[in-house]
Amino acid sequence: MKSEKITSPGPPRRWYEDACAAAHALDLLGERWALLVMRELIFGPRRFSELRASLPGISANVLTQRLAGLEAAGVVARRRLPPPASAQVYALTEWGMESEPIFQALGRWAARSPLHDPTLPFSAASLLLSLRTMLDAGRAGELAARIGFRLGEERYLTRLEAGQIAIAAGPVEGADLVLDGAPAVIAAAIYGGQPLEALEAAGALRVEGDRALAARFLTLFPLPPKAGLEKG
Amino acid sequence: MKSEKITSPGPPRRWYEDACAAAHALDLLGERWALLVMRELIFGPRRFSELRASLPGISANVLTQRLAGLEAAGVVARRRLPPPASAQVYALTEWGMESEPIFQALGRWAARSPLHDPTLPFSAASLLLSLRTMLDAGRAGELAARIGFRLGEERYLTRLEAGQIAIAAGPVEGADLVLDGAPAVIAAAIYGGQPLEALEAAGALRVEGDRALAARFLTLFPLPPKAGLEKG
DNA sequence: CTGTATCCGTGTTGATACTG
DNA sequence: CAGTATCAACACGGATACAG
Repeated sequence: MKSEKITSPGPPRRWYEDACAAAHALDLLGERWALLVMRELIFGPRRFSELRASLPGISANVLTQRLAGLEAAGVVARRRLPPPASAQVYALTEWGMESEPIFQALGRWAARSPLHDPTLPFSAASLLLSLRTMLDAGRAGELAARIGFRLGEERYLTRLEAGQIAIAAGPVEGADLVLDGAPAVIAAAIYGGQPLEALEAAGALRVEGDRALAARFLTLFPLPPKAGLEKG
Repeated sequence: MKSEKITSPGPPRRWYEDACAAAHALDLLGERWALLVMRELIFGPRRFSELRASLPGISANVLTQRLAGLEAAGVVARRRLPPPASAQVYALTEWGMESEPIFQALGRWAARSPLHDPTLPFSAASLLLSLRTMLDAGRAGELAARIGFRLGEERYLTRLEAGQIAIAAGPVEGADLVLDGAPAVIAAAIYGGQPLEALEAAGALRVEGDRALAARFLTLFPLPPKAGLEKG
């Protein structure tokens, strides 16, 4: 008789057979799109369609698979919203939230890449995450401020204090400064050296509140030098 | 006529169309095996066959592809050894070396995984990397020591000082303490709480030099608590 | 011996269309 | 809106054959 094809009882997915914890992290999060899905969840729960919209190029079935995989890994939890809105949302678990240093390490490293193209689409979560990643605590010094962001439909209130940035989704009321524009535009001001005035004149950005604070804020996020190519 | 299949002039690989630096890092390093190849190079150049041996499961053609991709990304450089040994080695570039925080973030995060299996094969690089990742600077205090490792054929001399560990491949002469055994055995002592005496009695480990230092050293690498499962 | 190229079976990914 | 079904293209991993 022919030998039956055994759907191996162990790992249905492909695992690295490696005790290294970093390799295990890649077992859990290393599939294509998985980390980007997590990135979009890091400032709060999101609906399926919101995730799809902020991840240009992901297809519905892959997003379904990734969410299921991340849920099985204990990284994402599915929540049903209270009765009024009967929609479902996906949220990071507490442990999932602790993945933020992974994004910071990846982002800090890739900021030196000669191939990095900052003109591609830029999600709100990416921008906020990049602020926390690239903030130069030395330059921030003792500066303390509440800075709000209006990014499309999304609202975030950030608190800069003691060289750190706390970020919360929600209304920007009471902020000392509010920046209103597409994530890519705000990134152009912070990382691309585009003058605020030019962006405002072009109608791409609105600055409300303390303009001196805005000018100072933009200087707090220096980029590292690009890596040079090395001879073989 | 039929439309020709265009092998796109740019990168034939799949990119995330995303300006986020972390996403770009995944463009460069996110393919299967890529980060594990880099991990094996982080303490020094390696030959093709050495890489293959320390990466159980990788196939020759995939390793070739990854090395080529990492070279194109500017992360790995190919070097030809001086005449006597006419072999080729692969080494991380300076920028490639700066990826270590990525491994630390991944490893620190995955150490909390309930699914992590520490009994799988464990490479020398993984062990050394884990020491730098998990060292508790507070517990190390002002302890300073030179600790050598004999891991199969490989030799490493580490210097513990000021709550940090420097690691260099090379002879262990002059170390205050030398641990000689398979990486998995040393990991069992450090992370698994296996008593040194038992491992020595079993012939799996040799301890040379300052035994009191050995006992103290083993306590410097506490593991975080496992993440609990969260209700949906 | 070291490293690369090619073929092939299989599983994963991604685009479109479709259903509850 | 939230996914599932289907299918084509590609990536992975194993074997083998080839080049220096």
